Amino acid sequence: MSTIRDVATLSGVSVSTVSIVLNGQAKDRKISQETQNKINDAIKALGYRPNMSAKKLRSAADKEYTIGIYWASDFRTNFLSRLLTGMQPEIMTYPFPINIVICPYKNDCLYREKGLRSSNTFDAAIIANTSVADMEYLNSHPPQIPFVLYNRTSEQYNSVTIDNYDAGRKAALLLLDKGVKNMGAVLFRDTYLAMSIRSRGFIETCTNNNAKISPENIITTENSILGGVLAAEKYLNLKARPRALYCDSDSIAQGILHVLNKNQINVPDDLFLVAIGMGSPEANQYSTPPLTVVEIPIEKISAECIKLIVGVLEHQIDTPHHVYCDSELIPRESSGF
Amino acid sequence: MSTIRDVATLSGVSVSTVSIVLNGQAKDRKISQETQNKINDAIKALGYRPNMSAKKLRSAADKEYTIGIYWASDFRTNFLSRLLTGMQPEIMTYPFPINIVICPYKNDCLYREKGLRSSNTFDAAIIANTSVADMEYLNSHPPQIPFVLYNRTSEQYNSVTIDNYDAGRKAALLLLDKGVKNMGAVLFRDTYLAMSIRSRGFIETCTNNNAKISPENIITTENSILGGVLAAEKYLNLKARPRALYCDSDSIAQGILHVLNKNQINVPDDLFLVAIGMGSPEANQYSTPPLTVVEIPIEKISAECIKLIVGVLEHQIDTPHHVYCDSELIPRESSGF
DNA sequence: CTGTTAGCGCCTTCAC
DNA sequence: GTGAAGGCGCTAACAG
Repeated sequence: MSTIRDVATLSGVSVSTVSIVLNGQAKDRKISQETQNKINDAIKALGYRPNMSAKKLRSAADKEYTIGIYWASDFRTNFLSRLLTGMQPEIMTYPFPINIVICPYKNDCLYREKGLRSSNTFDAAIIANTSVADMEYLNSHPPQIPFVLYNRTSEQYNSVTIDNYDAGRKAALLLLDKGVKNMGAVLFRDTYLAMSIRSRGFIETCTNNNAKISPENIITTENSILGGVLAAEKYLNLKARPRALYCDSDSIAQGILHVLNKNQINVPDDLFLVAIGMGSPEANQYSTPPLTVVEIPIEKISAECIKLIVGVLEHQIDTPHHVYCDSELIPRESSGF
Repeated sequence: MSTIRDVATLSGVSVSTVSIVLNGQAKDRKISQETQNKINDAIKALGYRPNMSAKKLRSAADKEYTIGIYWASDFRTNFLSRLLTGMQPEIMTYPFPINIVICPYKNDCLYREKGLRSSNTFDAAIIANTSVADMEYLNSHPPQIPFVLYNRTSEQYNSVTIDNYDAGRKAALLLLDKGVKNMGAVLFRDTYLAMSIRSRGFIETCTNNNAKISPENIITTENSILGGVLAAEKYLNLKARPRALYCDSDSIAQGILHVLNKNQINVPDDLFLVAIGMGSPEANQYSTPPLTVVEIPIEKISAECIKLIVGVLEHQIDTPHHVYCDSELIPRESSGF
């Protein structure tokens, strides 16, 4: 990278003159047009770009934090909007700027992210959607910067989570209350820790309460609407269809609804549907029929992540903290509400 | 903000010793535990945080760009995920890091954004969802950094757009082809430039082709599913319901579908529905019934924005450039396909 | 009108 | 084990 000095040399003027032109003060300081042209030519010739770090340093920048959000992009839900929406109000409560940099990473490939291995990139990080492999990586290679885990539990690191087991249980209890004895479940094919705990919460609660989930009624699929569509087709082919279906995500449930509607299978009369809510609450509220969900408070978790990580940066927190948020059961028509 | 020097002074050691401890080299350099404790105490006492700019500067950081994405958050669609998803592959094609910082702003309040007024924050910006007021602001107060407008047209600034008039026209032509003579439209209450052009494309194409849109069949509402729900209720109350409805967004259309399904009004038999697609393509594909959309290529536009702005930063582009992307009509069941 | 100079906060030799 | 010095790229006095 060329510097302002290179530009000055090439155009035959001093650095300060270049700086003046660069900052649009040419008029004020009455720099001749000719000089300006020379400078601009040199800038183009060299492909010069001002160094942001130098500018910031020089300008004795007020305090600011830059936080990287590590977000596994092939995690097929667009909950990112919710995540950012949740952070925003919290960020606004601080008197200094907090920059949020989105760092999409491939699942299982968190180890490729240089930003976590260097202290020159971000002040801190929030890491979302870690897979088992990613967690193992974090445990064996502690990042160089403070960070918070988003909805993952860890003894040694800061984390903000919901009680995932309880979320699954809530779904189960609702169906048990309805007297359902014969359950099915549509689970994520790729298991992340938090989610497998969720499924476990559902399944164990069912079996502990004398409701049956036979193995052929457990369908695995991708976390997407299409995944739900494919799962629904499997459901239709079951010899004995269960009375109720638990879905690991609302996307999956939406896909299932589509297929059932097309096949004139009535929800909730023929089938109860309950899902974990992590996508658009509005979409769940206004689907056909409206979908019963155990809602994960994405926005709340995000806000708590910001709060926690700022606490760490400000030295108010030094040992690992663990914050818990509550999931909320929202009964709607799909479960006969 | 305190500096490393303050820490050194308070703990009674030299700056370099502090630096060593700070960078985890205490063991290697055999710094006594006592010294380390003193330093750590001082760090906490002062609330010291290393200055990222100084670190970057010192480390002669490789080239990197930081681009601010100005995104009007009360624009109620979660197309932000699509935007970022679209940028990612393009970003990966460059040999240097491109940091994307999300800057949510309130509609009409772009003028509050300091990042655009200073050259110390971002190397460049991508500005999305500008309102008329925001555009006026940009015209009267040119930002201090290079930027690209996302789906807004401007003579003097870089922009990436679709032909919005054409998008509206495509929707109209589809319905005209079906022989519809009696149209309705559900438009955004708050008009953004691009969208009013879109609506105009629809309306003018209809009237030019002898299809009637009487004023009472034009409903305005919020850009959200709820907005669609409310609009649908107005639709149901119309004396003479039009045969087809054009919606400014797919969110609105989804809300309408919900109400129609509940009221046993059959789409497409009783009503054709066509919308501008900017939300989740999957949700539109698998709604009940699947929704016909004129799809805005969000991902493509985003990628082109990155390409364009990097071109500017690299001095390959100096005069304002305007890139056009094509919208695509995707016929589905809601229009009788 | 333009050039010289002195740091901004940090890290890395190199001495002691 | 620790300290002193230099410089990363840039800007804002202050001189001319």
